[in-house]
Amino acid sequence: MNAALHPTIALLQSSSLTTVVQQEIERAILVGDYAPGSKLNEAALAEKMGVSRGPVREAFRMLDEAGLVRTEKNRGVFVRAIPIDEALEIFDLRAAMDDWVGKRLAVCISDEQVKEIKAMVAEMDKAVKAQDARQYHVLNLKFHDRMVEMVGNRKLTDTYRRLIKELSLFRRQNLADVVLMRTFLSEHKQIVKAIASRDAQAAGQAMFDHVMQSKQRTIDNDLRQRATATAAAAPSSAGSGR
Amino acid sequence: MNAALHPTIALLQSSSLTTVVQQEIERAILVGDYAPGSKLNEAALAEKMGVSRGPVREAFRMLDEAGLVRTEKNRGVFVRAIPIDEALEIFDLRAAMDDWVGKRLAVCISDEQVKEIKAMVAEMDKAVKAQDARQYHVLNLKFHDRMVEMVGNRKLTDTYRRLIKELSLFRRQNLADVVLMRTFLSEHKQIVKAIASRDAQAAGQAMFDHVMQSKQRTIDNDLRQRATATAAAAPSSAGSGR
DNA sequence: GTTTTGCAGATTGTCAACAAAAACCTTTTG
DNA sequence: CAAAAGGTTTTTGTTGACAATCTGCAAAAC
Repeated sequence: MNAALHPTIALLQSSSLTTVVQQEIERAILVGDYAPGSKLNEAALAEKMGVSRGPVREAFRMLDEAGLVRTEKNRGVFVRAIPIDEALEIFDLRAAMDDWVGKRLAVCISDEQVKEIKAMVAEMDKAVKAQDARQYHVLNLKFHDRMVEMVGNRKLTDTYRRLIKELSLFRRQNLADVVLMRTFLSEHKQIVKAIASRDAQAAGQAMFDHVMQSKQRTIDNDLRQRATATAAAAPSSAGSGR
Repeated sequence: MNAALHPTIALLQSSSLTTVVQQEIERAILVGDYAPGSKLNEAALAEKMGVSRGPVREAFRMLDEAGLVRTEKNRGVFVRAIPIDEALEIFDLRAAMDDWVGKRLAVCISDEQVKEIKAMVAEMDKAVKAQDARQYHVLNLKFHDRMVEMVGNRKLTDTYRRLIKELSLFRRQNLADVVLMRTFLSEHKQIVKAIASRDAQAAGQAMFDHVMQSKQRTIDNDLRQRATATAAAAPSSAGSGR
């Protein structure tokens, strides 16, 4: 019946104004066009996208349920700002999930797929050597996402991605310095090695530790930023008192 | 500023028509008033609840994102029917999460809380002895939910509950017979024992195994039902051929 | 000078009406 | 009798309008 339907047709059938508005706003949020905490104006967005307020409101409800915005009655919707403690919770949960991912992959990954993730690590290696932090970051996200995907559990993949999206709303990524990138890269290699050698216990442990390491870095970074912030707010001595 | 605000005011401030409608429909779905696969009519629901279609549509978008309904463009929204393979995926993911829950609880649970879950197991014991499957089922859900809650990770709790809700849309609960209830009860006792003795490894394993056991029961049950269904559809011999 | 009060503008919550698509029923045709 | 064609009805998608609420500012009161 629906044999090889034209891509545009498939698109038209699935997408309503609401869904395209939802996707567009989500993209804009994730890419940082709307900063966490900022307010989203219904009428303005509607006009900008050339639709009425109805679809925009429906999109808001979806984004709210997805955890990307928060709605205050009679006040509007705001891009969610993930507080540090919630971010840390996400790291813990992610660690537990990745532990399982490692164990599963060690058992069920194909040789082909091992090659694939090895190639990804090699690419990250290149990025580190080129000191291209942005590129490294993209590859890193892809690396973890792909491994989760390889487990072949859609619910896991959905849940994982939901968490990653929320985490991206946490204070803009502490762009790793070269030393840290090197550390993580070696951890990645260890993960792949454990998986390739079919050692479930080691693979789970390696992935768990890796996430916990990221969590720790986030904590350190937050403390540092918090310190400089308070220092700027209340210069103790000989400060550059504006 | 917001000192001891009147409960009615707090209610009015938080709940819009949309949220009320959303909660009501969700409740009705989870309680089984709307069977999986059945269609939800916008206008009918709106009239039934005394609101216009707008809030109902917004509620639909939320429920869609939550995975409780599915929307087909220009055709309407339907209560989601979880297929067996998706249910099994949820079991696997839940097992991985509960593994972590066990490990965490073994480390951080308070003596008070140990008492609490022991009391819950005792209640389930009573329900089994009274052969009250319905009551057992409710207590069982509460038992697991409470343990997840005790970990103190809101993201974990949210994610867990989301999965449980979806799972409840899977073919109506194979109400356990007494033999199975006994089996599960003893597993519950083992879980509590492992947690109380602060053995993280054992607690995680016990919870993991317990969920996997549930998964296996679901598989068995499905095979059985599927067999009787095909037998009814195509009576092999001396069937009550209408 | 500070606080309170009242008003104007902007924004959200809700609704009812219109347009488009799908479902249904009747009739016709092979 | 089955299947197709056509028109009618129902249902969804979208819009614009109205009411309720909030926000900010200016004038008045203390």
